Amino acid sequence: MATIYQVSELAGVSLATVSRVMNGGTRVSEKTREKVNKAMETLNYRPSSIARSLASNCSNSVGILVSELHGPIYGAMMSGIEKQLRTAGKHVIIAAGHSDAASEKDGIEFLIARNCDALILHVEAVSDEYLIELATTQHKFILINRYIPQIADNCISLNNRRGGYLATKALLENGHRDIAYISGPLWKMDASDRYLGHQEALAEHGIICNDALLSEGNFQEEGGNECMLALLETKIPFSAVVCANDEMAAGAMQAARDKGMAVPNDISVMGFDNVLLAQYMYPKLSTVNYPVQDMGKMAASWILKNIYQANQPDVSHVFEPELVWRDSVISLKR
Amino acid sequence: MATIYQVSELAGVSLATVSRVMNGGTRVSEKTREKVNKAMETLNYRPSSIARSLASNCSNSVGILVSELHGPIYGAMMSGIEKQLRTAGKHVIIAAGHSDAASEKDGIEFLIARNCDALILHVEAVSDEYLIELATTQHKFILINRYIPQIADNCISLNNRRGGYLATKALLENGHRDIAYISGPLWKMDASDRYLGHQEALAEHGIICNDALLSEGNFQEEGGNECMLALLETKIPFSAVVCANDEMAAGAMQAARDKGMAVPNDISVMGFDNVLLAQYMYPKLSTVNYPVQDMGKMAASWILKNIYQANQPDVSHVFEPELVWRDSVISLKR
DNA sequence: TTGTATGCGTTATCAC
DNA sequence: GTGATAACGCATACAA
Repeated sequence: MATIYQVSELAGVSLATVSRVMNGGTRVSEKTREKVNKAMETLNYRPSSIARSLASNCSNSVGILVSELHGPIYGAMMSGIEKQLRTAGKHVIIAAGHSDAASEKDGIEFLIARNCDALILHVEAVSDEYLIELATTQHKFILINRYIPQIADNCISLNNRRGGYLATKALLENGHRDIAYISGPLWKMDASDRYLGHQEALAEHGIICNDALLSEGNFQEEGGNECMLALLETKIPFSAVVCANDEMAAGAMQAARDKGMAVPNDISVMGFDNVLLAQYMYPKLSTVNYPVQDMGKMAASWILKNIYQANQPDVSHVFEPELVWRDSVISLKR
Repeated sequence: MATIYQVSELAGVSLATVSRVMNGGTRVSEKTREKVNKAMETLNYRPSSIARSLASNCSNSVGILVSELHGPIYGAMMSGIEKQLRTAGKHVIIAAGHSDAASEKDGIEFLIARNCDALILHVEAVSDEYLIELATTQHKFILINRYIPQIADNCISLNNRRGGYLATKALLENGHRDIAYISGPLWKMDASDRYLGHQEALAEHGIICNDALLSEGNFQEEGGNECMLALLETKIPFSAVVCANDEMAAGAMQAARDKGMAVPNDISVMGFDNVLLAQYMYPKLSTVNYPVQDMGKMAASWILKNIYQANQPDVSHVFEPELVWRDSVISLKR
């Protein structure tokens, strides 16, 4: 590997000059610039990003922590982030937090130890206090899908409550009155917010929310399956079920079918997230769109703007969900 | 941020000694070790991985290039890799190649410029020659899902041909004789290998492969949909279709249904990959398992063993697919 | 516009 | 066992 010193030697200039043409800041005469460029060319010179980081105190790397590296939501999110960041020449270091507090802290420590200039965090288990504390240290980070009032500027979140509201409202407007709800783990903010929206829509239509029609799942297919079975077990009639994410909706649909019910004719199913899977399902799943890829891009923009002083458009901190109407919900109105 | 120098000062030893207790190589007296540890503790000292990299000429980072960061296959792959690597204290830098030669080269360059100690590559568009050439440089890398004889040691691949064979054989053994095939882009090695396996199974059963029953898709749902439509258009009867991946199988199933055919009663559908989606589908998709997460782990093991001299089990370079029987295929035998 | 000198926080090679 | 001291490859004040 050629070093900057060898380049300077070949070009017959000082190493400082080589550094200048690389970074393009101060002015260099056209002649020497060409000499240097040619030298870099023939030596196939590649600057060492490590040495550069050490000298400039900037690693040009941002750490990403997601719950899982697989899973459609995280995939879309990382995709949005990477695209944005790489075109800016920053690199992306990833780690998984597994929705576990210890593991999440561990991941954050890991990323910090790697000298990331900034962090993009999708954490669920770690406490608000921990994050507020983290914000007071020198570490810069932005939170995705989480809102903490004290550090609102560091948050990019979805209006989950509104999403839950939209889902249930759509059902209500199509004549459904008895609506079951399969929730994610209620200790997770997004899960409880979505459920709140559901209750809100119900109230708006003068319907008393029946706790027996709530079942708490785990955001996974298997959980949706089990919850649906439990719901059916209660013998309380319901014509529709809204699920707090699409995976659970898939599980719920299967459970219903296993019990001999047809979707959507016997029971309507509403999802949440609008992951790719939703269109693959049969019937195609009606759901609420969670623009997570855009939110990833936005997080990257925030970093570019606030950490690297790049010229970026203003960032929006809260995104609005939208209803996606497909085939898994039937209208009860004639 | 405290530096090693401040630690040495507080502990009353030289900075060389601090370095020794950190790296634990040579012997240090128990007393000074404790002094140093205490000093590190009170200063909340974190060694700079960057300075360490510069001095040791080892960045402890490995670059991963996949076609897309979203997509179930890549998610599972990255997940396997990250898990393995992080427990070894290595970090993972990711980039996307988008199945495009220029973009893939660009990604590789990017990763190399980032001083990765090694690369894990899932590349499709770049030529064998390029990779062979790359192997002759000082850059260490391992290929996933690609086999190049000249650099076989750098390859971890699936026996795609065998997978295609298994898929079609299962259909054959259940009485199907007229079998259509929806392929991935045939310029991709895995796609053509899978098709080869299909032909092999056909030949073994004395069936002449009808080119009119081959339709070349794009490995995406929409492509599967279009291919199925085209196949139906030919009016050539077939009782089953094997698709080169699960996404296309989803598309094919939808197309069949749109034409009023039931799956599997009117037509059987076989997938390939066994992504999570396959179990979510209705009917649940029969498919061929592609153990990509294990292959990711194996790639990580290879790196740990060959680059970092870690103690790792032997790596297997070619993985075998397995048939997964579910509900999308019907037996024609009574 | 260009060159010199110093520092970034470690590891590693010597001595002691 | 421990301590100086020289790399590592580059950025950057400061001079020229």
